[in-house]
Amino acid sequence: MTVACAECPVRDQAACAVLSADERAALAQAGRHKRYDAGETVFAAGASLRDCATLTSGALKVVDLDRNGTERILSLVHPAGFVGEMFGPFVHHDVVALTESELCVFEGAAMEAAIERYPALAKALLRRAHEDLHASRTLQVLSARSSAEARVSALVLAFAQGASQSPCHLAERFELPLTRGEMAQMAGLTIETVSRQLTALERQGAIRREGRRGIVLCDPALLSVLAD
Amino acid sequence: MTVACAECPVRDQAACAVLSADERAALAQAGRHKRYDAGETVFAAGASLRDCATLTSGALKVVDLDRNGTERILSLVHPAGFVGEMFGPFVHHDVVALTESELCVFEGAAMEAAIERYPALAKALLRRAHEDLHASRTLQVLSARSSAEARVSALVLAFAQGASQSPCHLAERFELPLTRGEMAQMAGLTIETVSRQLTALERQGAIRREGRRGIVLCDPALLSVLAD
DNA sequence: CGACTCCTTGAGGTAATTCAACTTGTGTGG
DNA sequence: CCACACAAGTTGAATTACCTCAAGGAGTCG
Repeated sequence: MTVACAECPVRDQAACAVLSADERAALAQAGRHKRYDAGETVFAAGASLRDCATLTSGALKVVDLDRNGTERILSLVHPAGFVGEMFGPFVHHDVVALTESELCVFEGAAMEAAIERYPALAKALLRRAHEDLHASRTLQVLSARSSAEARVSALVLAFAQGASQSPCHLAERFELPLTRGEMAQMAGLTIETVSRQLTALERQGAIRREGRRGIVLCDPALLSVLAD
Repeated sequence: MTVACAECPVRDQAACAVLSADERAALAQAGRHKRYDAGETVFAAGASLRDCATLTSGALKVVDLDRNGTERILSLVHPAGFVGEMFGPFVHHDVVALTESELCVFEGAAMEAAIERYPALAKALLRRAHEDLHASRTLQVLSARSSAEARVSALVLAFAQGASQSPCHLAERFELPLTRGEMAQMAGLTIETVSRQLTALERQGAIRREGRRGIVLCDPALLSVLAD
């Protein structure tokens, strides 16, 4: 299925938004719209394909699987995000749909050509790559030096931020987008530790849990301090 | 001091190598050659400057300083590497010279203009950004789920790879580029743990230490297993 | 030689993991 | 509609890996 940019929910936020209508139409020729169910693999590690894609709706995770089969979440991708390892000889990490997701997929070669033709697109992708790099480093900082309490607090804060519309505002009531196990994989902890830390945060009055996934931010300031 | 590409030791590896002689000469107008002593800060976190640079000789580290003053190394930069946070409103992480280093520095605005003018340069930078992202994720994987033994083993392997000329070959005898403290900062461990793990690796016959920094790879295969 | 930094080694404490049991929620089929 | 199975989450007890604190060794500079 080809791409219909006019109906694209992220047409103003995605990297291709920097293109003129004509340019975008030309690029759209090379794009395919695809739908994935929750849990489906979008790009598989080891493959030599160099496709890339913009996420138009849903959510993805980028994961690393080591020899023991332990899975580690390296990155979460939200709508308008861009995924794909266009330059390497093969794909290093799996990309998996967390929820039902829709993507606008481009072949690596086509996207490379587009990059050379449209400097603004290249710049937009470069900016996005730098943002991804920063996000990755933020996780890296989180994952290594801090206590379990700090890691879980930071994760909750990050989700609160992601759940609100504006990037610098916190949703005070939201659903955790991940299971305990997935949170554990992101933070480099075990399921049990994540669970314990959440109950600890609740006991301290920083949050309240509503059901399995629901979170109410009672004391964001306290959470920030704990996330230190 | 302006840039003299003809004498640049990384003129064939750096991002600007993709440019033609004329194009490079034009870009060079905007560049300044700078020298830094070991320990000097190249870019300081918090600054709003958006400069970027290619490292021509020496070595840099990208570090995160948290409120407690604990330093964490996020990335090492080798010659031909590119550093700089061109897109954010302010710089997030310090860039510090590990050894005496020489850089080719560009103002953010000038580099942005160059990106728009030379698509090949944009593509080269994008490729580099993806490589940086991959390196960051590799460290992330290393830092979070693994044992101290695995982290130190992986670090030693990474240095062995970096010390050899070709990227897919291991130097069997090399000097560690970092102090124990810096290795600890990279791996999210303490100095003492790094030291203990190195002696443990030596006892297992994986490596031999020669002086403070010298390493001989006795059993790279064993090291790879331990790094798992 | 002394002062300094970098590194090593040991002993003890602690936070997170591991192992295990139990609860809760959800969907399926009789 | 209830019974059952299954997945997700919680909680407890014991273990372990790493950290902290402390002392000492090795190389370097004045």
